[in-house]
This record gives sequence, C-alpha cells and structure tokens, in this order.
Amino acid sequence: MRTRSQSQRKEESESGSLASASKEAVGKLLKRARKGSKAKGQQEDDILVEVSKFKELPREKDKRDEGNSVGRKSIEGDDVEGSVRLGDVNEFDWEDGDILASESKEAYLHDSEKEITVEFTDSPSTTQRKPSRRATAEEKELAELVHKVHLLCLLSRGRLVDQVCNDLLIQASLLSLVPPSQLNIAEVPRLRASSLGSVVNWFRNNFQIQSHDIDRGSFKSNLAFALDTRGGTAEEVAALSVALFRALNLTTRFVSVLDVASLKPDTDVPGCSNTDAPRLDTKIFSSAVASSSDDVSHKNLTRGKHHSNDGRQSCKRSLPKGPASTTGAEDVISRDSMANKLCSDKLESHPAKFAVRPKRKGDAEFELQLEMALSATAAGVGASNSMSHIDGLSGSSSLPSPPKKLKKIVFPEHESVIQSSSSSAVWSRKLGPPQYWAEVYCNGETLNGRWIHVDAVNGIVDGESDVEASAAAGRKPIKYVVAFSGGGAKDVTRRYCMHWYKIAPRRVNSRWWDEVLAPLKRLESDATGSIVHMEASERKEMESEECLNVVNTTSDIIEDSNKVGAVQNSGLANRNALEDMELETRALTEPLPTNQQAYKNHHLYVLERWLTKYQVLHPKGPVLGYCSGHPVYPRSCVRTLQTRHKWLREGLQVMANEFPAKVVKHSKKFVKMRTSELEDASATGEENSEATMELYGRWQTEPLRLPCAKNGIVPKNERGQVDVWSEKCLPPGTVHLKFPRLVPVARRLEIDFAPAMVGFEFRNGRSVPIFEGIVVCSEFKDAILAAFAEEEERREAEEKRRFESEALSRWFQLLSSIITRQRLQNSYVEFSSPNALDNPHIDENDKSNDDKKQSMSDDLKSSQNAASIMPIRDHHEHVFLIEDQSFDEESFIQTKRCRCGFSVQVEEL
DNA sequence: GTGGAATATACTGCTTTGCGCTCC
DNA sequence: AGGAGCGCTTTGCAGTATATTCCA
Repeated sequence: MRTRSQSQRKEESESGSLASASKEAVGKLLKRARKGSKAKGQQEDDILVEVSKFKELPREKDKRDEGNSVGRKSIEGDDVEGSVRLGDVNEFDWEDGDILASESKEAYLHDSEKEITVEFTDSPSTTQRKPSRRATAEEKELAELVHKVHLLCLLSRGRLVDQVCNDLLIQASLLSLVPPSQLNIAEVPRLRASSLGSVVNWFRNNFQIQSHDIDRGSFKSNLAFALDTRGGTAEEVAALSVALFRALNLTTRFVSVLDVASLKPDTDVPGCSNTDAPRLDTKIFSSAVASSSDDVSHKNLTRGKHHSNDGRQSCKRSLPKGPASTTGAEDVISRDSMANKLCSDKLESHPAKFAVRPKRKGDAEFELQLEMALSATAAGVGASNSMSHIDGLSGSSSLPSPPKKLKKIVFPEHESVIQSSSSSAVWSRKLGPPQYWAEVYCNGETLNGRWIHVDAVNGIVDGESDVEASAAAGRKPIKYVVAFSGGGAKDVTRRYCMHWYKIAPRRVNSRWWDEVLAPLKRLESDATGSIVHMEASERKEMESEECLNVVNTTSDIIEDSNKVGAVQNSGLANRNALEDMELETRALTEPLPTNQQAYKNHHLYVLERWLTKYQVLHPKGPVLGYCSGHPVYPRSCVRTLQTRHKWLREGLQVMANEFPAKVVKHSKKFVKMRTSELEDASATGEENSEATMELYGRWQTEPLRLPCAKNGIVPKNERGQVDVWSEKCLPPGTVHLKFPRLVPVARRLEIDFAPAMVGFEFRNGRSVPIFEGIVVCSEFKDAILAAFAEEEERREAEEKRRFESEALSRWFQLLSSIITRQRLQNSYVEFSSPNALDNPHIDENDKSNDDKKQSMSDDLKSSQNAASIMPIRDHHEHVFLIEDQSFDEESFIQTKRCRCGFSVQVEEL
C-alpha cells in the first residue's frame, strides 16, 4: 500500500518543472547512492560479522542444519578456515552433497595440521539456480532515476561532442587533408547519398578506431589528438566525420545511440563501446568495459593459430604507421584487424592472464565467423594486391595503413556500400554495434530531401535500416538514437527502429522525455532548418520543371506523399516538420509482429486474446492480418468499458435500450455483500444475475440528464444527498456551495438543501463518504451566502470573546497558583523554623494577616498583571497595610507596599 | 535461440455511505 | 435526552504487469 503514495509522489514530480524534476531526480539518486553505499558498508560489516560467527561457531551452525550434509560434517573441526566469497556469506544455503566429490568446489584436507581449507573456484550463484524474485517498486524507482540521470548525462555528452564538431580549427585541419577532388561535393546543387560515397571512403581509409588510454583533459583536445594520429575512439572518429562534413558545408548532425542504463533493475549492464571507455569523461562503467576488453583479448588468443599464417601479424605491428594499402573504393571490415591489433597488444602484455580462460559458446561462434571472414580475405588478397594503392588519392604517405578488406556489398539503387548482416554480426562481436554516426541532409534525395545516415567509420551510407539489426546482433538493442546539432538534440530513434514495440518498454515515459527534449529540439531545429526557405523555393521550381515525375522507391511513397501534401497545404512546412512527419509515418506503419506476445502492449495492433477484462473491440475490425491464426486488429478499436455507475461519475448516462457491451463476473467480495443483503428479501433466482456486472462503452452513453430543481427543492438520491463527483453531476438549477457550517444556515433560513458527497476515503477498514458543503437551488445562493457571511461574522466575534475570556481565566489561574505557592512556602518556613513561634510580630498579626491575605487574594482575582514580585525574605511575611497603598487613576494600577520595602503593582480592571 | 504456456509475485485499483462512547 | 465530536487497527480481493521456467 506504500506504493500508492509513492505513485502520487512520482506524479507530482513529473508534473513539476523540468528543471525541478531533474534536480529532484539527481538529488534522489545521490541520496540513494549515499544511502546505498552506507547500507552496503553496513552489509559488508554484517557479512564480516557473519564470517567471524561462521568461524567461531561452526558447530552451532551445524546443529541448526543437523544431519544435512556429509560435506558439512567433513569440515567440522576445532579450526576451520574458509576462503569464502563475502557476497555469498549472507546467503548461506547449505546443500546436500559431498564436498570432495563436488565439481564446483575443491576441498583440501590437511590432516597433519587438522586444518581444513575449502576453496571455491566458482561462485555458487553460477551453478545454483537464481531464486526468482521480482524487483520491488523501490528498486524500479531507483532504476528509473538512474536511467533518467544517465540520459541527461548522455544528452550533455552529445551536445558537447556536437559543439566540438563546430570547431573551426579542427574543421580547417580536416579540410587541409581532404584531396581537392573531394572538395567539390560542397558545390553539388542537389546532394544525393551517392555523392557522399567517395568522401566517406576517403575518410574511412584515413581514420580508424584506435584505443587511447590517455585523456587529454577535454574532448576537444582528444579530438585534436585523434585528428593528429588519424585515429581515436569510435565517438571521436564519428565526430571527426561530422566535423569534416560540416567543413564541407553540408548540413550535418552528430548522431549517437544513447547506451543508457536500463530502465528495469538488473536486466542488462549499461556500457559503452570498448574503445570509448578509457576516454569517456563520465567513466561510469569502466569495469564492464574492462571485462569486455578482456573477452576480446581472450578471443584473440584462442584464434591465434588461425592467424599465424595469414599475414596479419604485419598488420598488427605496422597498422598506425604504414600507408594505405588498398583502394578507397573497396569496402573493408576494418574493425577486425583494428581490434586484432589492440587485442594482440594486450595479449602480449598479459600473456598468462588469458591463457587459461575457458572458451564460451559465443567465442566459438565468433571464431567460426572470423574464420569465414578470414578465408574470404585470403581469397581476396590476390585481387587486393593487384589493385593500386591509394597513396596518391589520400595525398599523404604517412597515413595509417588501412586494414585488409574482407567483403563488400554494393546496393545498386543507392550506389553506396553497405555491410551485410553477416558482417554486422562480426563487427558486433568485436567492438559492438555502431554507436555514433552522422546524418547529412541531402536535398537531392526524394522530393523534398531527407536526412541520410552516414557511418563514415564503417564506410556505410544510407544504411539506416541495418542499424537495428546490427544493434540486435551486438546484444545492445537501441533505445534512444539522438541527433545533435546547433547545441540541440532531436530523437530520431524512429528512423532506425523498425520494431518500436520492442524498444518502447525500455524507454522512459514519453512525457518526461519529450519535456526534456523540447528545448533541445528547438535549438536543433533552428540550427538545421535555417536554409529551409531557399530549398522550398528551389523545390517549387523543381516541381514545375519536373511536374512531379519523380520515381520513388516503395518505402518512400508514403512519406513523400505526406510531405508533398503538407508542403502544398502549408507552403511553409520546413525541413524539421517534414522530418517529423516522416518519423510519424514510420511510427504508424510498423510491420505486424510475428509472435503473439508482441501484441500484448503493442501501440498499433492488438489481438483479441490480450484484451483485459474491461476492454472490448469496437468496432471489431478491420482485420489487418493474422498471427498464428488469430486476427490482428488496430489498437484504435480497443475501447474501455465501465459500469453504469462509473459512467455517472463522468457525467454520462447509458442510453435507453442499450444492451451491455460485455457482462463480466463480479468480485466475490461484492457478490458476498450483495447476497447477504438479498437474504432478507429472500430473492430467488436473482443471485446469478447479481454475480455479474454489466459493462457499457462510451459510445453507449449520452450526457447525464438529471431531474431539474423545482420550487426550490433539490433533487436528491435515495440517501437524501447529491453525489457531486464533478460539476456535471449537479442537477440543473442547483449550485454546490463548498463552505463549511452551511447546514445550520440553510436550516435557519428554511431553505431546502442536500449534503454534497464528493467521494470516499478508506478509514478504519471501511469506506467513509466525504461531504463537502451543500447543494442548494441557484436562487437561494446569494441569500445563503449573505447569511453565511453574517453568521461567520457573528461566530468570529463569539470566538474572539471566548478567546479573551479564556485568556483571563488562564491569567487568574497563573496568579492564583503563584499565591498558593507563596502561601505554601510561608507555611513551610513557619513550621520548619525553630524561631517561628517566637516571632511576636507574626503572632500578633496572625489574624490580621489572614484577613489581609484574603483581601490580597481578592484583589488578585481581578488582576491581570503582576508587575513585580520580589523574592520573599526568610522569616518574613509581607504585610500590605491599607495606608501604604497608592492608586494611579490614569493607569488603574494599585501599588501595595510592605514595611520591608517590598511592593506589588496590581492593575485593576 | 525463440516462442508460447504456465506460474509466481509485486503492484495497482476498485470497493464505497459505522459505531460506540463521551461530552456538552 | 440528544446532538456533536472523536477514535477505532491499518480491507482485501481481483486484475495487471512482469519475470522466470519449462517445453517444443
């Protein structure tokens, strides 16, 4: 039940401003992180305690699990030392079995020392089945917070990279490297994807992914270094490509797959590409990266025998220095050799570390793929050798040697180079799927131009449809693809995702994400839409010239028709609006999934079997297709049903003669309650009907028509009240007055009213109605409010009078208590003092003192303030003689004086 | 490896109109 | 006598979402 309040808090945080929401999220995360680390520390302490207990009290532990394990008996002894993984200690789970015979544990008995050493070479968690446990709401909330904060960090990172891509010095340096023949791309009037091929190939042949462990302080410095060495992390090389395109005056975005921490707790490990890890400023997940690097190194070792004769050793050694050895037109899987080099380097430095690691299934698969790739390389070596080197083309003999080319696939319709799916699997094994690329706006593509995916790192142009497949092959399904430009960002995931239903559950709720992106999207739009008008005019010319005789590819037909329509309608549609439309069109034209589970929460399609209790298809059609024989309907046909009563709350009533759209069983609790009510009525045959619930759809309702108020009488329900779920539920001619204490006012004026029941709250195990104000006929509203105001005034005056009288009473109590205390103290002194009885002054005046005390008490009864009460001297009781009193008529203060000098001021009321 | 069914479990939403005692 | 105020143990079930396991 805690989660309800949590949900409320969650909604509240979402409804706040973006900045406050972000701050709150970061704050919460930090708080939790601190708490978590503290808790973890505590947990470890606990574990240590546990271990010490384990060491000290093996017998006790054994007693608890008496007769369980042979192995446990075998470790019984006075001295037991165990090397135990701390993480498992708090989950001691004794098992039956012989330790000596166990495969996962090795026990060495040192009989001579009577000491037993138990070494676990494998974690029990890997052999034991993990206990099934769902993440709690708190864990989910934490995961969501991490997800959001990570997203914000990655957005910032992308903006940073985008900013550096605009650096004029870097752009100028890149331009100075580009051969003059490539520079004319800037002057192409109608840029097409095919026009980018040559410059992309040039770039790819001159810049490769390399691993640098040195962080030079800023991304700009790193990028400058990468430019200098013709290699860097995948992010840097992609950024260089973006800078180059921008230098060539092409409208270009830096696109990044945000490899964000999972939205769900403990599902996948967030990370980044291997080569980026050492340099990433955030350095969050270095451990994960390190392990993956190790994997690569290991793989390299295990395939070493295949490499011995294939001539790749030279590549390993001379890669960064040698000249380009193959033509720029040839497409190559460069990452293999790059990674081989990196891995070989690591291997050489840590030969023993990887020699004993077991081969995994994935490694074997990888080796198989690599062997196939290498055999293809061997076949192509002769051909590649015969081809001329591109030294002259590149214009630099000092450029690093490009790797051996393995495979190329040319798609004639695009005239661009795209790697096959099999090759994508190979790259994914090595360095993971591409995480960074560029988008270049080609005004010559389709009718209105479009953004073209350009992965210069891998030499891919217009390969947007392969991004999802490669990501899936690399076990890193894309969640967010964001394009950065002009300091802004835009979510372009739709362009690269064909199966939105797969990634939708992995993304944060769209409202938050849209709010985050809204300001960034404007910035991005301003940066990339600045030349819209010129293009629009050009487009109009083109339209008149070509008379719309444009042959589109099948996939472009829908989006182009949309674009044309939009442009024709508005005349001012800009590039971003067109792109939005394109992405929207993609969202609405997703292919039908082939498995039934996918329809469970699909945003476009639905299977009837996955409808919930309160859902129905209306209308039931059209059938969009079939999945395993089940008809597929559009999600837009799904309607939510409600009971008559629930519709009433929304100010709707079910139309006459409407049959229920669905009849479902009532909850047992409700049935039980109703049947107990009906027992008295001894209704027979109605129990079955009471056990069901009739549901109606929105289309079966009409606006609520309540009886009108007549002759000043408010129409009430059977309980003599009006249920005011909303303003729509008020009977016509009545008003809801929400002030308190209106009932006596209405009664006094003899105006008909009804208590307004606004809802229920659950208190002490039962629902209790909440009343707020009354419902009266509209004509009495002013009269009641006037009387209410008058009554409130009177009540406030009465309240004030009561308050003052209470204050007086409390003052009297205070002063009385002071006097009582004084009297008690005097009495105590009298009885305790041995000379008290000998004091003639007191004896003589005893009676008169009592009288005077009485008079003082009377005076104090009417007093409000004792101005000064001095401490009482020992053995002396003050006597205030009447002749010594004075009275100030202006201030009404009476001063009483004792002969000893003590005085009391009393204010007369 | 994938899909589907079955199962387990955490979370969420729905339900909905006291009663007895004390004080004034 | 009667009206107003106050304090009681904290519903509990069904549906849904989601993870996991098993099997084909």
